Amino acid sequence: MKYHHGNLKEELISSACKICEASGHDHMSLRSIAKEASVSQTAPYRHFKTKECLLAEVSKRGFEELTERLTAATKKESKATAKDRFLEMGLAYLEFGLEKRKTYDLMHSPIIDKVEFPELLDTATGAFEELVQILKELFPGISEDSLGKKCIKFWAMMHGLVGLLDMKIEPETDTNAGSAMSIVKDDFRSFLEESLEI
Amino acid sequence: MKYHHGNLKEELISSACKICEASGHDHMSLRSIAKEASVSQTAPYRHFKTKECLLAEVSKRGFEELTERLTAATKKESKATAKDRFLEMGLAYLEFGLEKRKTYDLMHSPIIDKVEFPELLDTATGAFEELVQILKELFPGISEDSLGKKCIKFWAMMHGLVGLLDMKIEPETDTNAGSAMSIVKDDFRSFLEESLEI
DNA sequence: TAGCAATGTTAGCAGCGTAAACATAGTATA
DNA sequence: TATACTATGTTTACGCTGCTAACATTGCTA
Repeated sequence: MKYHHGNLKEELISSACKICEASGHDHMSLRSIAKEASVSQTAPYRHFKTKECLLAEVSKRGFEELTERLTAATKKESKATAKDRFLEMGLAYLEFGLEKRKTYDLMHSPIIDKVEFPELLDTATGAFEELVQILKELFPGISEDSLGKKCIKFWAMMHGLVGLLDMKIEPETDTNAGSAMSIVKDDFRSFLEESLEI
Repeated sequence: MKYHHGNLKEELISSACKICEASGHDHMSLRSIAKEASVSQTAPYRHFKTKECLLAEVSKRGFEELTERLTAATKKESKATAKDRFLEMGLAYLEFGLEKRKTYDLMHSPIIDKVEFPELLDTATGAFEELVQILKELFPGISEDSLGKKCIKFWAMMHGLVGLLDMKIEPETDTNAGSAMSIVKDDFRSFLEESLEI
């Protein structure tokens, strides 16, 4: 066993990512992360000033994966129309949010103040570059104002949807029509398509 | 000083609500709540099985206030059109989310599993009855499926918007056009109005 | 009035984030 | 090559946390 680990910082981050997705960020202790990396409880302090700094790194990794997924989704078929790519992207966003739900929660948790972590803020913002580009294609000649608004509307809807889908709260319409949420889930593509009309 | 407090449960809840909105639910300890109510550290355990149960109660109060605000907003002018009431409601939702941001966070935090608190789930669901009614008026003869979808879209957008507005992340369009988010904030009414077209 | 259930307190556990002091390893300089 | 310095690890300890167990007081009810 070497005294100096060599790559502890990286290993702590990946341990943290693993524990986060397994147990959620509120069941995540520095000590358990250190243990997972087979290192003393206070060793992380040589690489992260506080626990929050480590969590910020985990969050950043999350936004990086999200970005990759969104980008990959729009590249599936090179000849696809802008609308197709828009739909694929929306689907990919939702999938990420539901698959990596606990990481997604950390990414949007108020316990990490993004203003204190500029790199994290950049990464988070960067995740939406592709969306901006696609919307530009979909609405040629659109003003910057309208573009920004459309982007926020779509983004907010997707973000809100991920939240609602897992929260188990949903509007109560006449019950015999089945759960409104399950309809959205089952027919997400058409849901998304309609949302383009916003 | 009486040994038996008489109304401790209620006082603990309101102390918890106060501390939650002041410091956020992650900076909220049972001990500090007990102290605020001038009672020993373990007294809360006579009224709440775990800390989570107390937090669930705080969350429920939040949904109750939200419901009141949404209802009040739609009753401002009795002769208002359904569209007016829709807009007022949207505005009220956003206002609540931003004014009581930390309580709003708790209400939507994954640390409280709503499935374990059926009353909370009911209260949360109930907050949207008014929205369902208004949408029915706005789209007479709409199918239950479409109604559910519209409701979720609008709700998700509002919920997502509250989240994004406070998260400081927003899409980057051409910078000289000003912040897209501030445009939405400044002109929320027209933003909402457009969203009706979904 | 005796007994019981409800509701309070005190003491104490293990786990947490973090700081301080110390130990060891690798690196730059004399 | 010897020496100092810096980086990176460990040990110990502090105060805070949620929670349990044991005990104290009160109010209700038979």
